[in-house]
Amino acid sequence: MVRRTRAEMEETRATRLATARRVFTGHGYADTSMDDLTAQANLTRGALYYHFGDKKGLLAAVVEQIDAETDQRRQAVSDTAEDAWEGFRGRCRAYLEMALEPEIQRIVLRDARAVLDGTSPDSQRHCIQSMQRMIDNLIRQGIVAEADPQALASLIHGGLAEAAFWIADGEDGSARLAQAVDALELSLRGLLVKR
Amino acid sequence: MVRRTRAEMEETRATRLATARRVFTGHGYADTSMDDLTAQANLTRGALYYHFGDKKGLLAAVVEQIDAETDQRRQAVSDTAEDAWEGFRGRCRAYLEMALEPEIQRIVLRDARAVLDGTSPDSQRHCIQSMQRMIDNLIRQGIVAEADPQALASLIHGGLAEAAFWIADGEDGSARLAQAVDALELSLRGLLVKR
DNA sequence: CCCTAATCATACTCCTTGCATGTATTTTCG
DNA sequence: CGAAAATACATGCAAGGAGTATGATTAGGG
Repeated sequence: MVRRTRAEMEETRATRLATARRVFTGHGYADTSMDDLTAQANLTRGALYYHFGDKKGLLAAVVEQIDAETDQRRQAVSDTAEDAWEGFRGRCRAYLEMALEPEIQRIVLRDARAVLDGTSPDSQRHCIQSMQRMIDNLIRQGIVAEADPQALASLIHGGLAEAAFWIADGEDGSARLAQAVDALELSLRGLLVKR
Repeated sequence: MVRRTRAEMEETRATRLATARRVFTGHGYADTSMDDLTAQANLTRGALYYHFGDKKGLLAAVVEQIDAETDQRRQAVSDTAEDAWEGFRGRCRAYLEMALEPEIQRIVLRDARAVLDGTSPDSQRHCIQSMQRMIDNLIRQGIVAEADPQALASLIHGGLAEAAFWIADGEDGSARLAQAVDALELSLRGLLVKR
């Protein structure tokens, strides 16, 4: 195998991450061996263990990348909203739609949850924290009723994730998506302060 | 090793299930080898594969047993309620409290979700169905607003599971449990028809 | 009393992970 | 600029785990 130049070396980690993302998404974490990954790319296990430590480290790196991307996309959604409450609702809907992507379902919501118990500092904690901050603001503005922001964020985040699985499990995805959004609206309206 | 009598043979499967439950709860599915299980009980891998087919089959059997038990316990809770809505709320709270048990968190909510993708017919689908039936009744009685019962059940079930993880993650469990129940009440009241 | 099927034990095979070691390239520095 | 150190891989090896094949033992029926 030919040696790589310096520029290629720096690309190696990114390339490998992308490959792992693709293969993990297709085959799942458990059914993907390190040799499978080396076959898909053209590097060997040595590079893998050098860059990521172990198999879990590789998964953690993939999850972190996905998490950063999706959080950025969600941020863009809530930034364009009229007011804070609409931004929050939009963000919830955006999360629901993103959670339909196989990459997120399989890697983040299924495999990472089982493999990266408490080892990952953020995993999906990062996106729960974003949601928690939004809720905290809404409460301080008197829009949402008094409650613990973390508890609310966990509750909502978990609901959205499970709903996404339900949507993906059916044949008619768009119909289920609409139904899930309706259900979401119902439970969200309970958060508002009574007037 | 001494041969077992007929009566003991019939107990073998149940005994083995209980052992697997204990070891899976303590070490997790992935970190438990078949040899670990044979060491804990006093049967060998031959018996294991004879009764359960493979490792996933063993997990599926454990999950099914836990699921049946917990669903029965939840049924008892909602049966003693005054009206349908209180029964539903009580059942949600009961689920939240049960989801705190390590057995359920580790085996049902974490490992089974990753390992038994769509292979298990029920897994936690069974308890979502129970919840879905309750919601369906509440909607027909005009107590809960019109929505797809499955979507609502998925949303709520997922939220409760995630909230349980959040509670278990903290030190002061009872405080977090109270906060989670408050958050739950908020989102549940949104389901009621406006008067 | 023998025969068959059920129930378990044991001995393998194959695969995977992680590590240890080797090698080439790059960087650092006197 | 040249050597030493660090970096970025490649490769071979050992330990362990899953699943299977096959053998042994017993229950139960005819």
